[in-house]
Amino acid sequence: MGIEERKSRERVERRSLILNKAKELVLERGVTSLTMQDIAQAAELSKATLYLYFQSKEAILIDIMDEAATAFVKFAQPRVLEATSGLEALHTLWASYLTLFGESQDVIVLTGIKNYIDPGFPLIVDERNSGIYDSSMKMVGLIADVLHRGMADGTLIKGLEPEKLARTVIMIATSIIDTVAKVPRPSRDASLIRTEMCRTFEILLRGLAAQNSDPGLLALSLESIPDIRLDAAGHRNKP
Amino acid sequence: MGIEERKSRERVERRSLILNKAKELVLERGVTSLTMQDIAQAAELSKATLYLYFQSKEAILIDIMDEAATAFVKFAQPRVLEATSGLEALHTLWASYLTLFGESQDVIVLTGIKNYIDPGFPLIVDERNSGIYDSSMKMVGLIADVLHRGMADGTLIKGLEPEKLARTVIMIATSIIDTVAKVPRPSRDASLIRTEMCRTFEILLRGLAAQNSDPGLLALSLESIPDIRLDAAGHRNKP
Amino acid sequence: MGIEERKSRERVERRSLILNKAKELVLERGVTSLTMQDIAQAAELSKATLYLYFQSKEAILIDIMDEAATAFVKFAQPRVLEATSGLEALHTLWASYLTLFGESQDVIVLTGIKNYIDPGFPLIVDERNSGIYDSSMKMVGLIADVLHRGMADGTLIKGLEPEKLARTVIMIATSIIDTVAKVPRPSRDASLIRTEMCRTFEILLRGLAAQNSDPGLLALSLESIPDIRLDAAGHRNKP
Amino acid sequence: MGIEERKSRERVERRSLILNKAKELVLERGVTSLTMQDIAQAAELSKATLYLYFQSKEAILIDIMDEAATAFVKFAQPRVLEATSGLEALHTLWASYLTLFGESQDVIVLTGIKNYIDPGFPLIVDERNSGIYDSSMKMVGLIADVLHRGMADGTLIKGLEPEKLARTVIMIATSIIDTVAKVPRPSRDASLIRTEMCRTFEILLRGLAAQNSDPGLLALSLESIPDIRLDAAGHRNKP
DNA sequence: TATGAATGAGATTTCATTCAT
DNA sequence: CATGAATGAAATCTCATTCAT
Repeated sequence: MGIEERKSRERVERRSLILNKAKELVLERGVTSLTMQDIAQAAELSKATLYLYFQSKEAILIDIMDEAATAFVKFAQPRVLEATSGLEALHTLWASYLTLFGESQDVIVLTGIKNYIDPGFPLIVDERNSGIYDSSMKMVGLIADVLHRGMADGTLIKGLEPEKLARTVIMIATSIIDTVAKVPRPSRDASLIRTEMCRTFEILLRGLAAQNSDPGLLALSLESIPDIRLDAAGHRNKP
Repeated sequence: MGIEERKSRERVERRSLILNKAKELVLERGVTSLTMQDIAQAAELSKATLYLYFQSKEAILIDIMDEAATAFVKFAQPRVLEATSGLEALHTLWASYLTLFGESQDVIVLTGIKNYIDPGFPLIVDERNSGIYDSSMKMVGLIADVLHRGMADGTLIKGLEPEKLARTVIMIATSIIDTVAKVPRPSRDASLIRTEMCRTFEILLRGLAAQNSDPGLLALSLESIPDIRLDAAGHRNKP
Repeated sequence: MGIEERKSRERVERRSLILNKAKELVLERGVTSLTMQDIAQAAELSKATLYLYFQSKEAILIDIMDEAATAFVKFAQPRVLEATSGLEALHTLWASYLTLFGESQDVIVLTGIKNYIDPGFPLIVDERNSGIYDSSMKMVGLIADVLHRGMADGTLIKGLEPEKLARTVIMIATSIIDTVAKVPRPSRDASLIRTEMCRTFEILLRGLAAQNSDPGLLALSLESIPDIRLDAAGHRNKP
Repeated sequence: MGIEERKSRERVERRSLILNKAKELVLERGVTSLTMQDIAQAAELSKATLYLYFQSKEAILIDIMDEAATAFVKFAQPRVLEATSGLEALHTLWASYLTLFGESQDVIVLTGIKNYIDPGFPLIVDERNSGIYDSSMKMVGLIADVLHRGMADGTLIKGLEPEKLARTVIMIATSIIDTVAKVPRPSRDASLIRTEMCRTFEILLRGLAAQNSDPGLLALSLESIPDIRLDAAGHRNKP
């Protein structure tokens, strides 16, 4: 029993190791230049071993994406639920995004990979990939809920279908990430990205808020995001 | 006499043929899966012939991009200048985009290729690629002008640097295109895309407009765009 | 235990196999017409496999060259040191060359490839290739030493800089090899080449010897070289 | 009549033009990087036109070689005949070579191309190329004559077959040229080459001269070679 | 005669994936 | 379970040569 348990635990750890190393590589050098060779090297495993844990390169990417999406939903959902209005919920959502980005940059991976694997998402869903979207769809749901709530309580604009609008919003929100994720890390500037995210999210807030909303809810303060330096692996280095 | 003229014309036509076939392929299957082999096959030429007309694959892509960007600026600029306010100018800009998309879908290619060639643009500019941006930068300028004007006449929000905001706006605007351009699917649903564009552009308009703006300028009517079906090649098929 | 040893040995053997097949091909058909395709075919491997063992085609060539040069120096150096005069040392040097050629023909490859990789050597050294010359420079040094010694003990002509003269001598000596190495002919006539080498080396000996030298040291006897027939691969076939 | 004459003259001129431009290119960038494209461009003709005047690229190279060889023989033969001994004749031969090199560098082309076209010459004659050697063989003959004469009058070493030795001598003499011809001109240094030629030819003289020869005939003075600067085309620029 | 245009054949290199041990 | 080794398929680009006009 104990033996099997250990084996199973080791198996999970290996999987994690591979996933993490792959994630680091994506962050460092971009999705397009990720190779199985690189992942194997980083994980100090052989290429063949990767195939014991994942069916294909794509499977690895999907898993990374899934993990990041799940983490985001887990992080944002409770915070969003505490909000007292739809607009505030949306505000909280973006703030969560920014916080999470400040902590791990995983959200970059999230979008970058998504666009690599199924570029049409969230607009068009490639049916061959159905089943992939478990976690991504949770994000769509999360945002759709927020929009629905705001439309109901009058803090967000009305007249649009929440589900579809949510997809649009995700697309816009991720556009910056997408742009950034494709650039290898050396050229990236974390503070530039944060500033850009704020700009984008504020446009979204204003674009979705009802007339005469509380101006405080239309702005995102950069201070809410920890000003950390990240090492090559995306791990945070306390100053 | 006429003979040289004909030859020159044929040469231009062949160039065009290649460019168009390549464009079709990008629209059909996405930029990343575009190969010289495919282009050659589509144009019914040999691979070697392609190199008679273009120095490299990248040169083909840049040419397509350049052509599309130039066409857009040429189309939009005069319309934008006729607008009586910054907000109206912005409205006109998006309407132009939608109209042009309805006609040729070239704007899709525009963005898709840009992201392939220099993924960080417009946020981060890779200096090695300077000279590629002639036409792209004209777009940035066009939008920056519009924003500047709106900030001056009070129809758009103030307090942001027009040039930087312009880049953000382009990024957002192109994200949807990009999302679509990378879909390797023979028959894209043009009307879906148009609807999506409207949604996105309206969020942008509201997000950038000053308080209490004319609601008519915050909406984009789909009717202004010809409801055509496009075949795989992006050619319009009258119903 | 023994298993890793075997694997490591097999790896070395494969490397050797590739190197040898490549060498055979150079001998058979000349350097310029050597392709990775050919090497792969000859070694009964796929092209991709070659890249597991060598970084590039050039790397293969350099390795062959290096091996041959090292082997020559290792073979000739102790013999040359035993000589009792500079002239005798030079005589011994050429005799070594002829003996080694009789055994493996590797010296042919040596020169042919060198000329392919850095054609100006030894007269002009392309600085971009520094690091390639480790072994080649050892040959220059070996000959320069011999010349220096002969000038000192009065058995060779004086008044020339040993280092420069050594380069000239190498150039001349290798010209014959080079001439032969580039012949794409399955069955070269080994005895023709040996005769030619003798002729050339004797001219060199006389051209460099001081007046009134021992005539015995000015002639190279062909008998010192085993009269073997070589098959296409340069392997010796005892008659 | 006059018309046909003109046409024939023009044809000859075109041929010359092509040959000269090709020669310039070989001198500038080396034999191996010579392409039909380049020749056509330099001659301001189309590639197809080249094929009206020459059957193949090889034919062009052979013609260049032939021209250079013929010029050399024409230049050297009368001078050599004036010599009063075999050794003096050999001395004159090398002096002629150096002079001609000083004037046109054509001799570089001569050897460089030869090695490209039939690398085995003069040692081994590829029978498929028979008929190519008209002029090259004249060179062999010229040198064989000189050697024969020197053996007869006792000024050169005896006991070797003049014809075979002539081939060896040509090979040695051209070795430097060969080495140099493969390096693109920018890296070439004319004075370096001249010095190197002198060194090589003096070794040859000493190597072939009989014992106790006139020391004056064993040295070549550099001063006999005009110290000219050559432009890219190899034409001489009087200082 | 001259040529613009076209091309077949081939070269090097990369990478996800499989298989024998 | 782990892996070293192998590979097929593909991608970009080059060049001597031919052909229709």
